[in-house]
Amino acid sequence: MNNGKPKVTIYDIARISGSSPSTVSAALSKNWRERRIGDATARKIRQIASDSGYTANLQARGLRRGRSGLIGLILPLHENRFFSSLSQCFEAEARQRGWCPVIVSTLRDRAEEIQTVETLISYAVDYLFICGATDPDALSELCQAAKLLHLYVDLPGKDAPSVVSNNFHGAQMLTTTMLANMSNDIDEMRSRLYFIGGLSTDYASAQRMLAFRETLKEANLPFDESQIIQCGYSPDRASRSVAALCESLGGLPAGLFVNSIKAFEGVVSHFVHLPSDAFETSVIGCYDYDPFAAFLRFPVHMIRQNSNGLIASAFELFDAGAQEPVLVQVEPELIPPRTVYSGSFTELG
Amino acid sequence: MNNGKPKVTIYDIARISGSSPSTVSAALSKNWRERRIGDATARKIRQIASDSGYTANLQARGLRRGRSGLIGLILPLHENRFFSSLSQCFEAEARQRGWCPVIVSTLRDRAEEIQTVETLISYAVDYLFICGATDPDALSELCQAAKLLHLYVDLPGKDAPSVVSNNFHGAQMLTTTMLANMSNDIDEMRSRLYFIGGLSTDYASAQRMLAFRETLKEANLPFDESQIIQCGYSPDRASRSVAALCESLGGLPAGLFVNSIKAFEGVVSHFVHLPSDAFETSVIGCYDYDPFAAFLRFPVHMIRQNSNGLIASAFELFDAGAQEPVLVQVEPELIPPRTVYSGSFTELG
DNA sequence: ATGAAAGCGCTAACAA
DNA sequence: TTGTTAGCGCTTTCAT
Repeated sequence: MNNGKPKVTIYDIARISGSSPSTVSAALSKNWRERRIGDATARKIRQIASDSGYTANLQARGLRRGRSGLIGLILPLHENRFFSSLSQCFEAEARQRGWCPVIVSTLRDRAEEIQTVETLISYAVDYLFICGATDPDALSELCQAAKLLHLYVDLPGKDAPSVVSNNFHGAQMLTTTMLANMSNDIDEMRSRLYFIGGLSTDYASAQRMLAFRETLKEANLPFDESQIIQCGYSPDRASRSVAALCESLGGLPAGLFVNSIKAFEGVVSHFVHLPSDAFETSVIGCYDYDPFAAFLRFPVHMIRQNSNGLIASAFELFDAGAQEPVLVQVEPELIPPRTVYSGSFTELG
Repeated sequence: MNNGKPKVTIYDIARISGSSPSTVSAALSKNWRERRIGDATARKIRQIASDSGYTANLQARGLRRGRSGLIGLILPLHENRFFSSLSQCFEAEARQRGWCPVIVSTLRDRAEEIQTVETLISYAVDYLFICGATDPDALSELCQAAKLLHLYVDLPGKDAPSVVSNNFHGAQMLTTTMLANMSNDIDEMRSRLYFIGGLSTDYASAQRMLAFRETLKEANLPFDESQIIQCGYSPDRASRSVAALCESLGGLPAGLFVNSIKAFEGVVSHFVHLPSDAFETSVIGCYDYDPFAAFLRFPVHMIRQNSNGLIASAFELFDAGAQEPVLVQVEPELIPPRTVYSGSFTELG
């Protein structure tokens, strides 16, 4: 098992087996049939390789072949239910295809994104999945210069294939459900549905706001732009914004559509101060899923983004070698209050 | 900016600058002072490099130097608040030191772990952080054979430095707090504190069970092994177990110490069926933190593991070049009910 | 202060 | 069916 000594190479195996390095390389590689290596030789080489604990030096192989076997995924953040779920799916799909997944987060920082792409290019990654970049087009440019094939997930880019959640339809579903469950027995001031969280500069949020507006309009309900409160993604800002809203309305509105899980965290931390019956005339929705959010004091209608589906679709494009900028939409799912949704790996805790 | 053509190499720069490849290499490297490159030459080479968009081929460098610049982290799972938080800290610390972080999950599968380590070795990673492996010693053996320095996080290994949460003390704190808040005004049957979730074959869980037992003993409280319900980590099993417990006791026990967030998910999904006043005589604790769990219908005492601290300590060992099997303990934190804990990256949602 | 040359381990023409 | 050879892009002696 050669302990301690330098790693065994194909030269060692060549010497031991009495054949040449190229024969060893061929015998160990996948296309050894076309290289017409003798059956006996191949077997012998394989035996020695496994006996000696040989593993290929992937840097050398990569250098020689001009490709690395690495496939990259760029994320805004690991510490997030949705993104980490993407990671999990990405890994599984990549491994299944014999690639080595490399997942990196860039903290929604443009400079970090660019530097990360450059690093990955330097390591000769063969393909790149880009998720939620702040400047997709700059990244596409870098990739194109390096002839690095890539695609976008969650946030579309205009120079490469993209797979995104159908945010419009998701928000439409959530808004519709909320309207259907909204109480009419509430005073004028508080009778409307509000949208809180996010920024319209963000593609996904903008889509959702659009759907929110249109759904209200189609239901012939009054709408004013002040019903959309763009307070970003921090729990803190959301908490303060919802407090201010309640203050000005004299209580909770008939409906509150919260645009992200982090904003919802803030909203909920404000709700602590409210009496239980405050929720009886309000319907709460959240565009994101969290198992504990399903079991709060009040019912919450949630949307769960289909991370599995996003990654699966992305890999279909990958497999097909797509390069043209198509836009694939994946449907999210409406999760009724008090529902347990089990992810693919829940049992592994 | 050379678009489309093959990547620019030091040979190109050498040709353009009228110097030799080795001079270019030296001028571009960090130790160019000791190589006594002329100031003017160095400047010129640097200029050309940046003009031409040169970036080093890290596979070639790695092959030549026998190291890759990669630093690995092996996790059981991405899809988990604690682990993804470790990822986030790991990345930050690695980058800050100029390493390229590679994070891989192995789904608590022994074979997957081994294969992953082998792959990383093949890519010549220079250092490996191993978190929650099912068979640490097998991995150490592989690493040692490949002369790959490594350390353990969260779960100790006996052949390398380890940084773990102080599970004993955490469980002690949680148990003590729960006892202090437990009602005496409850019938005999339901008067005890129960521990639910996990398996004693798991290091962390075993430590917590130990602390649970000892704390009860020190408080001179009656204890029976049936108060520890080892139902593993799945929400489903936990849900059924807690249902059975309530059934047999005729209601909720005076205290319920839930051993993990996933088990808690199951427990909470059973609690939905209980009336609100069922919790008035029960104190609930969870060894893990979740922001929404802090705002359920009933108060929850939680322990938050210090992922930042774990990674920071691990990097201290890394920086110090530690190889001996020491055991560093990092203190977790007790989070009182209804408390918002903000992580390092919450605002990035 | 700089250049020539070897070699990291592998693969792929091409030759035999 | 197998071996010889060149070269991927870089770093590192060792000369000069």
